[in-house]
Amino acid sequence: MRIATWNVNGLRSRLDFVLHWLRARQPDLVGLQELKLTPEQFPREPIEQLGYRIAVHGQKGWNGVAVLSRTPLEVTQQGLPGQEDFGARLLTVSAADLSFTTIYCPNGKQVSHDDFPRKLAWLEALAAHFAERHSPDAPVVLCGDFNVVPAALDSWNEELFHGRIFHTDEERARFRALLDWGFVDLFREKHPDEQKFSWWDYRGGAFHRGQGLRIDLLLGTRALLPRIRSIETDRDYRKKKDGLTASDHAPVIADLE
DNA sequence: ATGTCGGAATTATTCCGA
Repeated sequence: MRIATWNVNGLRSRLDFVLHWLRARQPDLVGLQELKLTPEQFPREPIEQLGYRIAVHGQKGWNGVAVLSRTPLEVTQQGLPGQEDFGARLLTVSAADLSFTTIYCPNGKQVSHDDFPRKLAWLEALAAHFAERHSPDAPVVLCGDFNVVPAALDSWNEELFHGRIFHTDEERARFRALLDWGFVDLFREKHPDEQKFSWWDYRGGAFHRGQGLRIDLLLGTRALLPRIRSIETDRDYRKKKDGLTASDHAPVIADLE
């Protein structure tokens, strides 16, 4: 079973690129973020034609998350309780034998911006939600764009950015609370020392300069660990494909038994 | 170059968010 997460940066603009990737990689269960569309605007037909069921939590213009599944899925949560005024950013489904949640964590903009404490509160609400509604002993996946660099190794320039947005002790403490609850950062578990990024700024040739961050993550409960065969960043899909523009994020893919 | 994108608001240009 192949699961994946991907911030597509606008599904209407990215549709052909996403279809290209679905055909090439054949994932079974995918969390998508930053759709930038309403559920009514979701391009259901071309995705259903590839064999996917679709669950969407969207809004006009910004944010928005979806799950695509090759097996039947049931929506169990739409929106992070108490945090909906921050946008459509969380969707949970049951599919196969998993509870599968995808999130688009608020960016926070800058440490001095009002959005920063709101981002911390959002992450706290996320951990509280899992503590209340999920069990760390069950097979649970939490994936998406966390907008947090978990550790120094996950940034192209920790020295420069430490203490700045995505790189603060406050964000990392909230992220660690998810691990303390029972999630494992699956990529880091499998690759303890590898520096692999999932996001590169569109500006300044950041991708080709290797100036990226690892902020797109697949977390899983310990019950899933024995089933992880491999997990990789799909860096090839951060490049143009047949003249189509890529998202600024690469997909992250894991193969489970 | 604060360098690029996607989308909204408004009508091809400017803004906002990332």
